[in-house]
Amino acid sequence: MSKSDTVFKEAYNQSLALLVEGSVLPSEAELARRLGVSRTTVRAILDAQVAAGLIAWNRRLKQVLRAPRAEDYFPEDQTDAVSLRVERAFMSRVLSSDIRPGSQFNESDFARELGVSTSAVREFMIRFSRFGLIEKQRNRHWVLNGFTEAFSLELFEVREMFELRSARAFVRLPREHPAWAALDAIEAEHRAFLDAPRARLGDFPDLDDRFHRLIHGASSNRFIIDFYDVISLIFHYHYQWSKIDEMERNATAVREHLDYIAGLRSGEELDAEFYCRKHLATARETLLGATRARQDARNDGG
Amino acid sequence: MSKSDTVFKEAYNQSLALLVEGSVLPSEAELARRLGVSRTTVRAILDAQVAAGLIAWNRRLKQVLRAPRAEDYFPEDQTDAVSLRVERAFMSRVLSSDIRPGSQFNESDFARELGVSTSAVREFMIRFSRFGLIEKQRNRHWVLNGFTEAFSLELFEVREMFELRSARAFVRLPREHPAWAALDAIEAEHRAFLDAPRARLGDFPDLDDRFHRLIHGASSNRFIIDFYDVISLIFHYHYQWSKIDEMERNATAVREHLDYIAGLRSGEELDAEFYCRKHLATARETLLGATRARQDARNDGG
DNA sequence: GCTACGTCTTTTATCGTTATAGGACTGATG
DNA sequence: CATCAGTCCTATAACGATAAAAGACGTAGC
Repeated sequence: MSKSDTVFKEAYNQSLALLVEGSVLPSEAELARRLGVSRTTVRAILDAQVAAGLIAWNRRLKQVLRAPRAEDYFPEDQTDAVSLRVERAFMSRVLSSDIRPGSQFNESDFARELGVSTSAVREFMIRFSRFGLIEKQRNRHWVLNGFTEAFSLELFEVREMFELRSARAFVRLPREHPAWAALDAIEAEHRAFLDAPRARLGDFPDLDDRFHRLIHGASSNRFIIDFYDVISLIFHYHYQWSKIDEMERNATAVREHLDYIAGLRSGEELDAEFYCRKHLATARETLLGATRARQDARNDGG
Repeated sequence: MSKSDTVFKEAYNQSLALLVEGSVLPSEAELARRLGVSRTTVRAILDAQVAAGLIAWNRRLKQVLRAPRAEDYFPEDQTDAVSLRVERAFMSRVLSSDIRPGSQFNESDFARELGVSTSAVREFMIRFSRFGLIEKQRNRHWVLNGFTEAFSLELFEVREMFELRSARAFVRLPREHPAWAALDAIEAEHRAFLDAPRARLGDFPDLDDRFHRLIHGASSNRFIIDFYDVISLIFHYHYQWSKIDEMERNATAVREHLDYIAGLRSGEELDAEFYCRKHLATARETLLGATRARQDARNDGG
């Protein structure tokens, strides 16, 4: 095979939402803009929709014939890029309990298991190596360092340095800076969580991510901002597989964020710093607790 | 082509130094250890040396027949891995004056120019993206951010944070920690530079690199240590192409390092911090000066 | 005359293949 | 009997090929 058509499939699924029976579709360029793909891909989608009997397409006129049904959608697992599949599989392996630090990793086995090419795995490994969980020995294999307690501590050491500096920079931003408006919006979203039913708290990680990214953005430093990608990825996968106390954890975070936001608003760097530290300390303890639990499970199991 | 035999060629050249006429060579395993390659590669080298009439090889006996001549060596440019060639070419392009921030970069053109495959370029770009000089837009091209003043400032902001923390950690290391002995050795090397002829100062960058790596090591934080790779690479190429005032710059650095080392030795974190800051400030000004000079050159030229 | 479409070219993502390097096992030999 | 070499297998580095997606350009239609 060659390049996968996941962009096409993903955009196709998205485009189905636009099909209201009896209406007509906008221009190709407009569709391209809305779907975030090129005109070439839009044309491929339109062709496919014609073939599926969803629309009639004659030059400028794109007439919707019928509303899409469930079977018109491509299955979700076909809409993910190969790189994303590799990432998921790799993370689930690294963060699962059955990996010992220092164990070596075989590119071609992994590729075969996943049904992707060695290059796909290889490129992922290169990209991923900056996350500090794997290391390469030249002309030898990759070594998995393990998602250990040491890793979490090192990660948080840098995170704290970066986020404190960003928080201080945030406080100093002029009031007319758009970040303040963004903070207002994010605060409102937090307040909505306060009264929301517990189940909705499951959506919190996304907000959490946006909140911390907003703060890191104030540093105006690409290295600081990029580093948040590492944290974000680790947390994303980590919490996906460790759901214990998820709701309490999120509820606590909402409250801590609100204090943190108040600190930023106060205009006092020390206040912001205080609540920032407090929140990060909680986050670190949570991660460490989970790391230890996983380690114990491994020691018991092995 | 497939995998390049640069490891073989490099090790072959190195192995020629072991050929003293009339002597016999050690075992394959021993040679492998000394050359830092596998036994397979050693055997390939021995085969080649037999073919070149350099040695006679019969089972355990490897008799040296003649001393190697200049033409027995592989040309140096053939001993570099493809990845290294890509790196060099790319850096010389990015750090040269004719690149404007925001300009886009074409993988296949570059590959063709260099005579390497697109994958080689691609993998380099992925690896290099963490350095903050390039960015990828999914399914689109790479964008060169340019080695601008902003880049230098952001780099130094993080460098200062990391190195100050490492220096403080260094001061707190117990006296029996091997890092102190390493510091002694490095200090001695610095003192040797003090009285050395100016020409020898050209060798200073290597010592500089080892000195700062030693300090960063005290942080015991993989993210801090890894970040020094970014700095190291940038400086390596930057100073390779900007030789203005090189000797003064190095002489100043030697003196600042000696103060810095004294600060670390004093046991006072504040002293270490003071001289660390001072040295980093000088380094930043030097880099910024060069960045501005390059920018001016571009503005005049364009 | 501006916008939208038809067509073509360029570029990227991904694949499968191959030569080189690493490494394990085992019998030979001093 | 420990070390060394013969043999073979595996893994990685690098390549070239190919289909998907992006993008450029000219022309047709409102």
